Amino acid sequence: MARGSTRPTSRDVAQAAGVSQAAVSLVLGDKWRGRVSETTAERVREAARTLGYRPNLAARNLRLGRTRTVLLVVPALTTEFFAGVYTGAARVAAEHGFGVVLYPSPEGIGPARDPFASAQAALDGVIASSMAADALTAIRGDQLPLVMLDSDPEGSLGAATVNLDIADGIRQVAEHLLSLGHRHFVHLAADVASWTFEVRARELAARLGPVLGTTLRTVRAPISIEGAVTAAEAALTGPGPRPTALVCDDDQLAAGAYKAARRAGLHVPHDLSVTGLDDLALATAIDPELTTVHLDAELFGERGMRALLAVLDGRAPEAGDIPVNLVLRGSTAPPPR
Amino acid sequence: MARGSTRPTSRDVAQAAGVSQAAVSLVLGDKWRGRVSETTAERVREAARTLGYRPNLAARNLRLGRTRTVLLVVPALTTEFFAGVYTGAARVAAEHGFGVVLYPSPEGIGPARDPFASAQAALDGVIASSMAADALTAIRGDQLPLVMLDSDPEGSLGAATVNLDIADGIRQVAEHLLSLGHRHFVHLAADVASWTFEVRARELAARLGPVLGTTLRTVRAPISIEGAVTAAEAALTGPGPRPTALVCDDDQLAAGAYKAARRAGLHVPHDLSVTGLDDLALATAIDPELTTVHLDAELFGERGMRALLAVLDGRAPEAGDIPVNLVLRGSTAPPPR
DNA sequence: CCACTGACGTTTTACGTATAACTACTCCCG
DNA sequence: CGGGAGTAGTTATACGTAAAACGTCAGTGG
Repeated sequence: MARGSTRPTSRDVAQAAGVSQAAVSLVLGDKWRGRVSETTAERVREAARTLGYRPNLAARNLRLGRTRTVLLVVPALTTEFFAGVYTGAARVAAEHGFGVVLYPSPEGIGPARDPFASAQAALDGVIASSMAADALTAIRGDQLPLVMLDSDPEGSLGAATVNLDIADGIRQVAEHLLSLGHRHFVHLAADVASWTFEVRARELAARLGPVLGTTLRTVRAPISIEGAVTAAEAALTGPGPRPTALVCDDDQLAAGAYKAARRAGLHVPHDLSVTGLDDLALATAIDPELTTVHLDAELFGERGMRALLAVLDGRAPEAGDIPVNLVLRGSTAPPPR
Repeated sequence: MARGSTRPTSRDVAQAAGVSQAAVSLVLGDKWRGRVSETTAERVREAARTLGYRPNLAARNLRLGRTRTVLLVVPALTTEFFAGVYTGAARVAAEHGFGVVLYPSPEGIGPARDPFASAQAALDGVIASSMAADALTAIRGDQLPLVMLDSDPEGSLGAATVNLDIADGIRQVAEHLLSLGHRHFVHLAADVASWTFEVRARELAARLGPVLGTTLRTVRAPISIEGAVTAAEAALTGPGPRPTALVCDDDQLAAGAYKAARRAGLHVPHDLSVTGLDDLALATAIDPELTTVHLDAELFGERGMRALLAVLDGRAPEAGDIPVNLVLRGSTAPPPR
């Protein structure tokens, strides 16, 4: 807050109003009922207004020992998805007088860097996406109240978790494709070490395994359009029976699969069904529109923030996964015969 | 920073190391050459390590009167573009020991809210996208050093500005389309009151106007796929000669234009050429790949941060717009004859 | 008439850090 | 052997706020 000609302090306001600094603090902090007269209070407010007084947050934070600021750690800003998470978290936070600061695990800055060097605001707590695993050790070292988003319930050492019911989403995808008659699947898997992506693979295998005559192959791809294209090309030309359905770990991978299919001369959905997961704007921008699992990112953020507020209050956070639902669009059809 | 059992302070470290608090501050602040012996310094560092000491940032900020934290205000998080801006700014900031905090003008929270309530970190300065106009009045009221991204050089009352050379990008688009033989244009304009979007309209008119026989119509659309679709449909069925080229203010609008064209039974690029602006991942996800103006978002963020650092140092920020370049892909072709 | 209460404030203190100002001790040179 | 120059620290203070503890005065009931 350093300015050349320093900003007015509560003491300046006090002097202007002809009262003590304590009185200013009481009035502006709304703690003056029965302690300061209405006329004096109004004089203080008036002085604060004309001086353009704004409290020094560093001093307030130091005094109160709390900041009403929370850090939201996300894997990157590149996805709409985490934009939604932020929006939901910030809305709930605002309702409770809290602010939210973002720490995107940055490429090019290096995860080894102290996350709090990049978000120097003092913090009351942390909400962390499990996908931003790099930063987690540093966070744990800080002993701050922590809520994990989409993290292994057992692995996070007592931290509260909020999860999307991804497994149920994959179940819906599998049942949809099976009911269309598909038997030969490829799972285009995100090449990321994260519990939430393991869930996808496990659930898919669990659903397809018991159905006689099905085959399932997994191909890994980095989460980007280009990476998905080459991985999907490999998937379509691999060994065994030609797959008729491609289950993608997210919508970006699905967009890459479209391109690979075009290059291979395959028509989506008549030659190849494709499904995504996220339901980003991208899903309806591509042709045909993508059948995908809709995730309510804002609700995810809201629930995360509520859970953190609960932890800060010593209450138990709300239990139960967030439901998701499959949105049927134009990228799935019965397999070619 | 409030924890139940309070965190260790520099005084705790001092006690553990058997020195005074001042010595701890000197050692950990790297100001001890010739003031503290190497052995004592090491003892202090060791004590800090075992206690898990981390300085209280609120106290440090209060003491120093500065925070080494900067606020980046962006219109929303939904675009890759501002993710790039953030990445660039954060990289430069980290090189100078600064942190960056984001304030996304949120939907659903309301722009009337004090931006600093949502980013309660104390700040040394602000970098603001001109697209986040709502927040600007509040920012100006705070008298913080300010750098504007893509703002009217005259309109921003003395604040430093960093601009992309959007006008030159539009010039490249116009010349490309004119050289292909197009004469009937529609400008799919973002329905946003912002100087940078006015530049697009002005430059396009300036380039196409002098060429005999050209027509140019402007259609406004909100920046979203759905909004763009209806606007583009209106554009294709409007009065006058049927347009053969659609110049879009950004890539998302272009994606919407693709959908409108498909619905109208028009083939891109043979029946209709489409151009975008941004060069997001979306540009290569859609079919055909989009001819668009590439903006170097990271460089934009870097230059913004450097400009702010310059202002903070009392130096003049680097002058000159950031160059942009047209990327030719598959969405433009000569007009049908 | 005196203790008590309520109204309206003020004085003082603490939060944790960084650093200016000071002290004490040793060494060394003239 | 006196003093100037390091060396190795310590003591004291300020940053701006919130709030606990402390006054002061007028009115009131017993």
